[in-house]
Amino acid sequence: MCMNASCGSTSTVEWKKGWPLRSGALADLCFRCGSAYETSLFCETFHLDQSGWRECYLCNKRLHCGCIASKLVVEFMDFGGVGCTTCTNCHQPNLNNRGENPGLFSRLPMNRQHTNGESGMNVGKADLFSQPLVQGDDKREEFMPHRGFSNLMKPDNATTTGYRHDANGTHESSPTPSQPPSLNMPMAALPYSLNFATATKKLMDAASQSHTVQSSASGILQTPSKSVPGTPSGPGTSKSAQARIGRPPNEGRGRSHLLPRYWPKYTDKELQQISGNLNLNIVPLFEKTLSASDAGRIGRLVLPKACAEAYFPPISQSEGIPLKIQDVRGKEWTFQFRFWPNNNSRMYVLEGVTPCIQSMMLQAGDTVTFSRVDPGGKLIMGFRKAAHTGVIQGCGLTNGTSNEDTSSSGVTETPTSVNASSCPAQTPEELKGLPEHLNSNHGGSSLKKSEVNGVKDKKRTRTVGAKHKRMLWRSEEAMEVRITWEETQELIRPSPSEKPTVVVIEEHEFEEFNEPPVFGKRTIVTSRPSGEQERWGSCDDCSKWRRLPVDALLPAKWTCSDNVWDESRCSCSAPEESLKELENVLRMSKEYKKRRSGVSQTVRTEEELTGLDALASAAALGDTLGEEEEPATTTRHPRHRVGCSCIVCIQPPSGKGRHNSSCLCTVCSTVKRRFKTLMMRRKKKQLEREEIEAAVAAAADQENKEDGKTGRIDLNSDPCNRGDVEAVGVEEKDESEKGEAGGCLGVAQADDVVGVTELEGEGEKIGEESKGSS
DNA sequence: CCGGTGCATGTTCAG
DNA sequence: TGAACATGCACCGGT
Repeated sequence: MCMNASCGSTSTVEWKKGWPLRSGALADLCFRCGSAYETSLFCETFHLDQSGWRECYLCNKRLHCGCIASKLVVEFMDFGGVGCTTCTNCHQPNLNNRGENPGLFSRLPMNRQHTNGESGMNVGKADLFSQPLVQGDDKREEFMPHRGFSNLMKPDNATTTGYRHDANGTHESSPTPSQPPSLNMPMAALPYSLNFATATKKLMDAASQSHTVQSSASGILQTPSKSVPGTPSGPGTSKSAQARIGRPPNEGRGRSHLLPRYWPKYTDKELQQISGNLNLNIVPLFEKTLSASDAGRIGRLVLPKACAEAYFPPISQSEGIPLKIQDVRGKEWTFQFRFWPNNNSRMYVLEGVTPCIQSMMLQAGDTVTFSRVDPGGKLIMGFRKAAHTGVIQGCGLTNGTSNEDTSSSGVTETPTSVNASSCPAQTPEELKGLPEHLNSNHGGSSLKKSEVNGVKDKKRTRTVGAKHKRMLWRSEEAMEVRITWEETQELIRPSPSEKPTVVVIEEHEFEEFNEPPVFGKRTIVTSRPSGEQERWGSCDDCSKWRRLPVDALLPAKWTCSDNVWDESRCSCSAPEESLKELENVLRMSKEYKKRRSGVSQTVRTEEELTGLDALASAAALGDTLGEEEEPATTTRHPRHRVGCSCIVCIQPPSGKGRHNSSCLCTVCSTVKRRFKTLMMRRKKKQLEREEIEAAVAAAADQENKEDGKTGRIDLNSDPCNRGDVEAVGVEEKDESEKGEAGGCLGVAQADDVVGVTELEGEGEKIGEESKGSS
């Protein structure tokens, strides 16, 4: 009997042997419906050899099968699974080599389920049962493992398998091809889907009949974590609920042949939610980390060949077919699924993915996941941001029918979190992670970095270094941006009209805002000779600088009238305080900007140190603020006076005599201790700022007016300058975090205008201490 | 001139 | 070593 239920032919006359296999054998082909049945269809990848050997077309290993006696599909269907074993080479199921009485054995699907101890591994192959061979222009086409789609690629194809599902999820075969099965509805949108669904149902049916291993076919599909207990420890295998586990997909020809990097990865917790919350069965298929090309404007997503052939409809023409895929928000996208000839092979791509990628706010390094909904076979495209926090992005469930995500879906996540990049309620940790995904490191995954990124570090360095068109960044660049982001958090304020909604996720409170954040006002931190720190802010109206508490956070719009800390200067009419120290800092920032322009990345740090020296000299000599004046070279700290003998200023020029990283002298010990204290203090201040933010949010609705009214050096108006200064601060910070590194002394030389001057203050204080101690 | 398309090429990695 | 894949780039058509 032709296993194509739409055909149902039982006549052997209608079976022809004529489909040439690579091995030279011929496949059985139904004359009526064109469905072909070859041994490989039931033994996954093993082709019938005339001598009784089967050749795995994946690994070309030849294994003898004792079940080849029958030339009729039905016999393979019923008995072909005799003691299926697994190919020791490629782990594809194989028939054993004993000619045992086939009647004693259960049906194929169940046997296949235990072929390698992974029940899930062997489910869902029934789509193979109704496969008219598609003779494409590509010789490889005859071995295309997914050709079973072909009859379903044509909605009006008479060979469309008709299976009807009742409310219980059971099915019955449609006796005639003319009887349109109900599942043709989804097929109209996804012509190929029925094949999956049908295949699945067939397997389910087979499984239920065999009443063995699997008690529930739905369980096979629904809960990979449960149905795949024996999943080999692929990358990231862990019992931890937080571990992102790569599991070989349950279905698809050659799916276990897929590289682990394409295995859908999800945590046990996600799986639990998937299985527990969804009514539909989600079958994770595969995932792919987006490359720069994938995420680029060109709009072409390169699909892993094996995945494309295993899970997507077969295509014989290069132009391919339109493929409808629903995203996790329920929106359906139509991509062109096609391929290009490539080195006697094919390169599969999804074209037109740019809008989808953009809507998901994905970038290179993020991961897109492909899943399938059963029944129905609808393809679902999800994604996972590459944030180091491992947060699954885009799992927002949008409607009742599509609240399925891909491998990573089902995880409860509020929609706002999708817009992490613009959500002010994000914790600093989350926000830190955002830029890091540019660095493409999946947190929570134990995958090796190269697998996670899809790009080797070595390659990344090379490509980015040599060709700046690549979007992948070197780690140092990413680090720079990451820290800049951290510092940026100090400027972010909630929208003044916004009141946060506090949600608790895993015992952590998160504030959610509907409105995007606004940027707060920049301030600078200075230190008095006594070591006391103070913050300065500029009035938006009169541009006068006002002394503020060191932990003050100003809204974007801030005027003297908002100066609640100093009643004597809460009006623009109040005189300005001394700016002598402040000017030094500002001047230093300007010098940095000048020096950094045009400086190559590789020598940047060194040159900046030189710049610091020059600035220090200028400051020490008490020269003017003339911009074009070239200061003399010294290592003295710019804000220190002539004759200052602090730890910074006593350093000899050009780094000579600088303490090394292992130095344990009193000065260095003090610096180290101070630095630790500083870090703790900054964390504390961060918390305090958040509180203050709420207090000042109401006043932050006005735009931050550009400074410069008075011609004074502007800290707020030039983002480029700001970036420069920030970058300097980053590097300085990085330098200091390297330890003790090199510098325990260098940390005090420069700082960001936003808060990093604390380090500078530290340097001063330390210097004073050292002075005192010496 | 610009953007899209199709293919070529270089690199990486698994077998 | 060959397959897979990331991306460059030449070509072509539209504006």
